[in-house]
Amino acid sequence: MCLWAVLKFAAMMTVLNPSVDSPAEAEAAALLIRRTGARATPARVRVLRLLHAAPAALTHHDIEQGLGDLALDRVTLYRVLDWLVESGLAHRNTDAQRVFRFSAAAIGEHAAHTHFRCEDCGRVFCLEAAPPEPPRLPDGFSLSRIELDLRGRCARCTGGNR
Amino acid sequence: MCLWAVLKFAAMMTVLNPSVDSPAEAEAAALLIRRTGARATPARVRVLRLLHAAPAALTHHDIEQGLGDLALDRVTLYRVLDWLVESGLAHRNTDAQRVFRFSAAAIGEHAAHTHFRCEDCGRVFCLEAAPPEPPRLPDGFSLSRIELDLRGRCARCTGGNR
DNA sequence: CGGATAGCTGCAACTGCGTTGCATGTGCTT
DNA sequence: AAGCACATGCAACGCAGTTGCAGCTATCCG
Ligand SMILES: [Mn+2]
Ligand SMILES: [Mn+2]
Ligand SMILES: [Zn+2]
Ligand SMILES: [Zn+2]
Repeated sequence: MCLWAVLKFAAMMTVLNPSVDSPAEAEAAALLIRRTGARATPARVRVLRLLHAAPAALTHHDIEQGLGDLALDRVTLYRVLDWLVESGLAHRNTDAQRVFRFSAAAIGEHAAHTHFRCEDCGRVFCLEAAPPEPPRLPDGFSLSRIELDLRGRCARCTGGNR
Repeated sequence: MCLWAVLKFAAMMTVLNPSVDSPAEAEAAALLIRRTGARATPARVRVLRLLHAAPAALTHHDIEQGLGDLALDRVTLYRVLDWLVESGLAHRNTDAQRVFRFSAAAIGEHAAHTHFRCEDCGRVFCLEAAPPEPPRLPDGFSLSRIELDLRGRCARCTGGNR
């Protein structure tokens, strides 16, 4: 377990630790879920809260670790994540090691987006940056989303700081 | 095998068909390979030529089909592709179905790039479009490549044409 | 409230893409 | 032509993600 994983794990446990837990946030997540017409099950609430608290896109494995004692069945977690993506509450993308990474959708969702993708650890960061101009497409192509994808090494992987 | 696969397959077979084959192109590919200091084996030459001829990024499976009679061992093809990527002659990216897709590197390689990614079939198309402005990054992040990533449906998947 | 039910969850088996280990073959140098 | 490092083929494996099905439960209704 690398340093980053330890820190991330600690952060997640803080989020889900009952002694630090805020029922208000849990209820907010439950509301977002019920608004879609589906059941607000503990599994969905926990995972959605974890995604909201995460500083970067997480893998299935990350989330499994982060849930700790509140662990779900492996397949259930996959299905919860699938449902979150289908319902628009989360995004899924694939990292360089061909593993899915999940992140909470912003509340006022945007069609254009800027991400930084670390070529070393594979993490994805959402950046607040102006969406670029949509260019002209070949005939027959329809555009649904425009994304500026920056690649390089993240702060932790550069090793320069902490 | 969908319509697109049939057409692509036909295109590839044309490229590799001895009766239409140009030895000059084969020798050019061999030169590119030898220039890296490695051996110009038939496997590498064939695969590199196929990638050069392809209109979009191909999967391992696509290439296996495209090679037809000149088929390689499954693992050998993976290793050839790995080598092409390491040596800078090809690029690898991962599609939405978490499958690797390979494309030949442009001769005068570029740091900024624009791709269109079909959310239906997962194919990737290289577009000639102006690179966007590099935005400001958080502290400690180093940028190695900037990529404008357009998503939607390709012409064939829209079904509108042909 | 308590019971019924559609919809979740858990478990086990499975798939497909990619990897590793090792024996055999071959492009390139001399 | 010979030798060797490098490349290939084959078999077994690993891991992320999927599917089928039986049992559980959040929500709806009376
Ligand atoms: Mn984002
Ligand atoms: Mn490209
Ligand atoms: Zn990193
Ligand atoms: Zn398509």
